[in-house]
Amino acid sequence: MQTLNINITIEPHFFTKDPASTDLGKKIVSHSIIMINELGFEAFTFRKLGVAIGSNESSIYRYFESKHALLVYLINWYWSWIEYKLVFVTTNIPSAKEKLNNAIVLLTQETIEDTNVSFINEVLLHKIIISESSKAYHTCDIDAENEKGFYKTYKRVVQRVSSMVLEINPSFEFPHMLVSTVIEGAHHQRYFSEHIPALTDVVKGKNNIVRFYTDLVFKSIS
Amino acid sequence: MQTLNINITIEPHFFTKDPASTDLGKKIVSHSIIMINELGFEAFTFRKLGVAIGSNESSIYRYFESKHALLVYLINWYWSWIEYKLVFVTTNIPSAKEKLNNAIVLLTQETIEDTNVSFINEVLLHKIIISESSKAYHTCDIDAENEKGFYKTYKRVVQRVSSMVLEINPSFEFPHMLVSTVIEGAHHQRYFSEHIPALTDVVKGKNNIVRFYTDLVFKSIS
DNA sequence: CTTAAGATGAAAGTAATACTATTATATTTG
DNA sequence: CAAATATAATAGTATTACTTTCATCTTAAG
Repeated sequence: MQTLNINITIEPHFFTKDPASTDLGKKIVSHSIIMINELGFEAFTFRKLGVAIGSNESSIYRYFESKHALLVYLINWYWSWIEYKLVFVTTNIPSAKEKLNNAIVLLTQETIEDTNVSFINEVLLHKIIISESSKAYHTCDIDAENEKGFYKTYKRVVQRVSSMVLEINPSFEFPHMLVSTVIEGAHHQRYFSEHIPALTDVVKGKNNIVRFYTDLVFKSIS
Repeated sequence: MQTLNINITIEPHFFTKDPASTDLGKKIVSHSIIMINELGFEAFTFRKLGVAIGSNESSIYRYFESKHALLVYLINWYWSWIEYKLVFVTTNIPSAKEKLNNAIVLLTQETIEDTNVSFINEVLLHKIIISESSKAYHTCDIDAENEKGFYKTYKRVVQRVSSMVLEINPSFEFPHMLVSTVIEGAHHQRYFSEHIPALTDVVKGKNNIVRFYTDLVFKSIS
């Protein structure tokens, strides 16, 4: 996907100090993405990150108050980026069905190309979303965090696509369930296909996940 | 559901010493379920569990080699129990559609009653599956654990229901994806309905999750 | 050019966690 | 009754997720 020279901006309550505003901040974010992919979120620590970028644990804490906060930041960056792409692939499309189709493809496809537009590697970030994002919201603090708007961006994406569903079938009862099932489902299937293939029907080379969810959506709402 | 006086047996590789074989073992399991629900898996520790049951941390380690191992045991117990119920609600049903329908209802409904048949509270266990089970398989050890058969019981349930799908439509391409999407999706929707309701269309009193997934399945495979 | 504010780094410290190891004491079984 | 086994008590280890303090380096304003 060709992109304009845009920036994803993240609201201030997702960080202590804006990582996009300094070199160190960008290094923290970009290297955290690499390291979380390598080690998994549990084994990833700010100390290790500090060593990797030649900086200090305490400096990292000036940008993010915790490991968890960094993960929430990454998730929000991801959903802001998806929202941008979602708007991009759905504006000026006159057919409601084509619009929804484009949206579902966007939400279920693999990310294969890093746009190089930002300090963030989108391919690796997508992998983190698949493997680690459930750890962000399966916390005992979920209710407080949801109140603070931690999952607003994700909710907005679901809302946008739900509206497209209702455009096609205004009497469909469960648009949000359908969309969140597709999003979470696609992530699960990608994870399973790599680690517990017996739970999927993924075949290398074929775009089965996209096909499966596209069919599922259009059959469900018809 | 009325149950016979059956026992769920768990294979030896899921524990160091069989908790079902002693009073202490049963106490460990039953109280761990209560405590994981109260505290969440992260804040739950063997030390706290020891205090709660008037026993000692080191004794608990003789039954389970780690917190993670205990969670895996609980997940397997859950899926063995579901498999038992699945066989129960699908045998001697001549209609393939009714059989699949019964299976989907079983997989997506709320657990409201503790059978008291075992030392395990199934209502609380179901809540743990919903909130914590993803933590068991989103680990860097997933591949090794999958090889050791840690997720066999879950896979067997998916396989059984997939076969029912194929009975109805033998040319359906994605039975495993469909079934695992439904199972994981229903768990997510229950979690979201309590914590991030904007991602769902759950209405109290109405059985929307069951209805949504039942419709989804039958429309997808038709 | 100087100085003060702010950003970063180095180092040490804390409380908790996930275990392990050792030894003592019950309890069961032969 | 003795031996084997299960459990308890205690202490210890390495690591983690942070916090605190203080030194240094950079920068931008006067």
